Amino acid sequence: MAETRSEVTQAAVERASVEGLEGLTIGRLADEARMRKSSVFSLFGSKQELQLAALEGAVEQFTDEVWGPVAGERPGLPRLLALCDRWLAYHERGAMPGGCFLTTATVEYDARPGPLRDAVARTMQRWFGVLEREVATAIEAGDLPADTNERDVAFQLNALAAAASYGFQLSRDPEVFAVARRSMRTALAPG
Amino acid sequence: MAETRSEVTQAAVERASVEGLEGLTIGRLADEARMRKSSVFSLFGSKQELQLAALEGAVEQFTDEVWGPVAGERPGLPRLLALCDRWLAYHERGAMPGGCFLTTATVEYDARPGPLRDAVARTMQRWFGVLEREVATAIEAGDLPADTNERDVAFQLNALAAAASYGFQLSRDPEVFAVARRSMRTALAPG
DNA sequence: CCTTTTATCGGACGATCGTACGGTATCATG
DNA sequence: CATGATACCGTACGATCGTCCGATAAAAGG
Repeated sequence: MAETRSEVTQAAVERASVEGLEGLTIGRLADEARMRKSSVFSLFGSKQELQLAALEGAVEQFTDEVWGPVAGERPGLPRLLALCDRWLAYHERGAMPGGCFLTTATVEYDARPGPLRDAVARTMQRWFGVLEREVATAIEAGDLPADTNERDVAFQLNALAAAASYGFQLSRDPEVFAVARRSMRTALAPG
Repeated sequence: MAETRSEVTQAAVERASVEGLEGLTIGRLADEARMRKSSVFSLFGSKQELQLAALEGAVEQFTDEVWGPVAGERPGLPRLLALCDRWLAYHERGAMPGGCFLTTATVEYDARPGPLRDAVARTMQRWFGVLEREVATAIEAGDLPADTNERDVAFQLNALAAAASYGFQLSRDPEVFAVARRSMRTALAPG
């Protein structure tokens, strides 16, 4: 069951990146997995649990594919730049068929109270924490000016990556990633 | 009928900013307008027409409240800065209960083919055109360096405004607007 | 070999959705 | 006053949704 559940969860992640977590339906997910609606339902107990599992799965995948490969870089600006590149490449190669999962979930639930919104908010806050710490490390390493505002830079990087994702999804113009990459470099320009 | 239709459309705009255009339902909209489902339906003919009307209404409102008041400013950086301020203020004062309508619609339909996606893409493209022209005007006025990339700057401004909107919706921390405003100033820093 | 557990299935439920269509009340016009 | 248009209502339809529950078959454990 654990295996089946994680397979269905993975399918849910991909679908949700396209149609949103609210757009998920247990029936269509069951069709895709060649199972019955009642079987998929019993794997999660409720639609909300399925949505939460999808969110968790998406974060796990993102962490593995973006953070994992750059963790070995030299702490400071090199690691931060590698992270940004990996981040954009993740979206550029279409790892998520509908674009950035977390952005989709954020925009979907930012004004809708409930467990989903809370989970998304916690995830987002954690991610901003990672970015800010990464910027702080670059400052300590002397790679960025001492008066760099960590929060501002983290906000900018996240805004640019998200915009690259939905901008590409909408226009299908790969050039937006070049625009985003240049913009990130500018935001991280020392001086 | 035209009056009734525009009232319902306005209500649809606000609801859609919270629950998305796909989350709109004719029945709940009818309750809100103290009408019957069939009446609201007959005003639009289909749900899709309702969604398209909501998109059009949102754009109209945004144009009136953001672009209108700054059109009189001196063309160049002053007008562009005024536009950015008005833009952020629009979201900061909660003109849209669920945050930026166009961002919500973009993220919702960017990976879903159909008339809605096409309409959103056209709207977004038009908006980017406005921003790029505005940047170009500032360059011509000598307010920005001649080698400024209009597309990059327009992309950055839009990314920052959108991120400010959903960041605020999610965290309810007004500070994000200050962060966004500083970030916009940085993106427009001459030199 | 029998029993218990476990995963999946089949079918049903009430609710809500978009859509359709004929009826009704209001009101301007001749 | 009669007539026609107009705006809204009442009701119904088929589809799909999340959820629940009992059956079933396979696997596991004694």
